[in-house]
Amino acid sequence: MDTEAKRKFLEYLRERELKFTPERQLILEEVFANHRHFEAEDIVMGLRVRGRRVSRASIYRTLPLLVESGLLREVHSAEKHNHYEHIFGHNHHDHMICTRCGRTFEFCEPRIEDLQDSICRESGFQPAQHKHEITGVCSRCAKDLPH
Amino acid sequence: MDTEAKRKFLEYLRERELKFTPERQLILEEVFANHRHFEAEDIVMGLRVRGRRVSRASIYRTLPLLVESGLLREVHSAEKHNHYEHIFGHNHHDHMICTRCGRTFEFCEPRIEDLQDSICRESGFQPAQHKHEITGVCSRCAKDLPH
DNA sequence: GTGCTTGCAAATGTTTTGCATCTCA
DNA sequence: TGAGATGCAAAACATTTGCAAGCAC
Repeated sequence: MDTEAKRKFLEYLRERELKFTPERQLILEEVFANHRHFEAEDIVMGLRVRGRRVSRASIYRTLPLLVESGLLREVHSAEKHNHYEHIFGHNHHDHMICTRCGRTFEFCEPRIEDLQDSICRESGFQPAQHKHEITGVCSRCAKDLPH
Repeated sequence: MDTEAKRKFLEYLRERELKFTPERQLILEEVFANHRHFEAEDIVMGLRVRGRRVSRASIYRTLPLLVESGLLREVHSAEKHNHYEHIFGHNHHDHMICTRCGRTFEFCEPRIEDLQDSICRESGFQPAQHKHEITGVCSRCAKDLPH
């Protein structure tokens, strides 16, 4: 588990006078246990595999705290339910989502990030996170065209 | 109602051998009746105000068609349910969302769009739509800091 | 006339909430 | 010891679906 993540979470909790419970520890571990996108249910199942159990309610109550503390971000809004990815351990990137096969591709373009920053600066907006998703057809699916 | 929108929708339906029903006409009108973001429920209520009624099921079945035909796009994924905005009548733009007051601000940066296009071109991804949202604190709310 | 659409009501699936109990700080 | 956290079960909520009847083409 990412120690920096834990430190950051503890600090966040302390600031708000919230508590660091065993359940929150487990959720934190699980969230950082791999580097893929996940949803609430994945945490439930991941813990179950490890022989641990935290109620869904607690998971649903904790994930927003992890977002607020800057450890998670929400991604994949095309889906009807929330998806997350953690922020440590891989570089910032954004997503291209293929509407045919559903696969997600990452991209990273510092010049876009720079432009974003200047837009925010100009308007006095203080950015915390961003989500940039391009939907379309990936190269593999495009080759099967038509259909 | 935007006549170009209707033309485009008719063409989309014809291509797929789908039908243009009175219900779809009503939904189309309602979608273009104003220029704000909306969700499925807003269509139900908007129609009700005009003394019209289309079942929720039909609305939920029609909105994806309008997205597919390029008349709507999904926005505001921070919410748990889908939000849309129509594409005619105002220029393309993206959004900054204030996490304190909840207000949405539009921004428009052609250079970002250009970079997006080149990223897609390089990877052979054919973009259809995109969503670019920056969350943070707007200038007004920032002035109230700390709290 | 055929196949797509509709409305309804029931089902689904995710997320939230009230409450009694428990526990971290 | 007290504010906050937990688990449970029920509720809330948006969205989807099966089906019989209706309608566009």
